[in-house]
Amino acid sequence: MARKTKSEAEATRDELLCAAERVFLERGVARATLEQIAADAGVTRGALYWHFENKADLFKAMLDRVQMPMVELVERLPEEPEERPFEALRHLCERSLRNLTTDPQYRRVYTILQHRCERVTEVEACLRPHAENLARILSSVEGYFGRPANREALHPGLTPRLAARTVHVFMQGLYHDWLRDPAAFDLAADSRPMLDALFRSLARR
Amino acid sequence: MARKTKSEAEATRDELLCAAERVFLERGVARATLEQIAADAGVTRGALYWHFENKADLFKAMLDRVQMPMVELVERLPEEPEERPFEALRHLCERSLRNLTTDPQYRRVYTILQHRCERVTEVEACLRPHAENLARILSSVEGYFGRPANREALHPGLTPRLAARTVHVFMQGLYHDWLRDPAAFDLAADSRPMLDALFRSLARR
DNA sequence: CTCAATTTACATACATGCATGTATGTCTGT
DNA sequence: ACAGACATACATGCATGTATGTAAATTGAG
Repeated sequence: MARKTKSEAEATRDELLCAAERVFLERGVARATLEQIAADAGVTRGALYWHFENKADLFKAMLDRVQMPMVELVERLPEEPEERPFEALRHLCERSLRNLTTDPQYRRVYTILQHRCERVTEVEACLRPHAENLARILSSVEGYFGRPANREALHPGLTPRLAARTVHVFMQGLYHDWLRDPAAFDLAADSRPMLDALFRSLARR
Repeated sequence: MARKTKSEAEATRDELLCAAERVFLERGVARATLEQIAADAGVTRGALYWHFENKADLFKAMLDRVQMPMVELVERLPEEPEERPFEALRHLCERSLRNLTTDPQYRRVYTILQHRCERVTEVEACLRPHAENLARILSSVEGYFGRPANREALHPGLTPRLAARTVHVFMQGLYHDWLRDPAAFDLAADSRPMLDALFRSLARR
């Protein structure tokens, strides 16, 4: 086959990454074959090995394409006083969930992360930046709950740490459940009353 | 090697199942080798193929050893009126979490289910009874919230279906987060205020 | 601007290892 | 004597990694 121009090469690289999303989603990361991914992208393994070192490198590149969510949003949780307690954080949660239902690529990748890969040493290495983001998000949300105004609004039984953990547990469970079976419930419609409940439980009455 | 008596054979079968738990946990289900599992159990693949058809059969047998939790507990949620709303359900949640921290086998298997296997067609077949239990639990809890007394106690914004889903989402997130990194927080100590928050959010004030 | 020289972007072919499945051997309780 | 409970040996396929081929795109000198 003839040599491609630079932009065409970049296009096949993108095709390979899209194919990786599809094949990983369908077969799981471990059972997915580089041959299958290449075929799905309409090329051979030669092309794949030209653009990526191996499966782990491809997996990593696939993750790098989606912006790990919230992370930059969380870090600039607005400092202004809020009309209703925890309003800004709640907006972030809603935005994150809407992003999940709206952006099919984000949804594919997150389904792979939640249900199509094994958290084992090698994969864990690829997820390292992801895990660090999560830690930063948690401590950032903890700091948010620790601000005097929010700390005041917190239910007496809760510390900022526990509140942050509760929010994350809830969001994690929601992601997990819905991505496992998107037909089980209507995320767009049901998330509002569930988030109502969540934040109601954090504030002192 | 010499032939074993019946009880000794049953013992090696058990050893193989324990080895499967350990190796699946360490290497992930897909990357785990029948050779590794057999070696970990102190036998050869011959013994493994004597007791099990293949890896899927072994995986299934491993799952069958742990009682899928709650399932029978949930189905006989006591009918008597409760002193505090949702007290019985809350007890079930606490019991389930305590079981998770107490029983190391249960913890291993659930870690494997949450973080060491890919939800792909073949594995999904093994998880079918597990998925059915989950559906039954969900509808059972929904029925619980639908009882007149509980329905009365529910927060106006919630339906029994939403309340049941909220509880499951929370428990799922808690399992997932803690099993991913048991050092991240103290489940035994922190689960109480978090469950407080959860059930506080479900009841009308 | 032109044309060879070189590099790019793959395809093809090959070597290797490894996990599986099965067939066969073997010793021993019953 | 027979069947149970394995160990051992063998055949097979498959996924990976690498080496090689190749045609076009790009580059640089004149």
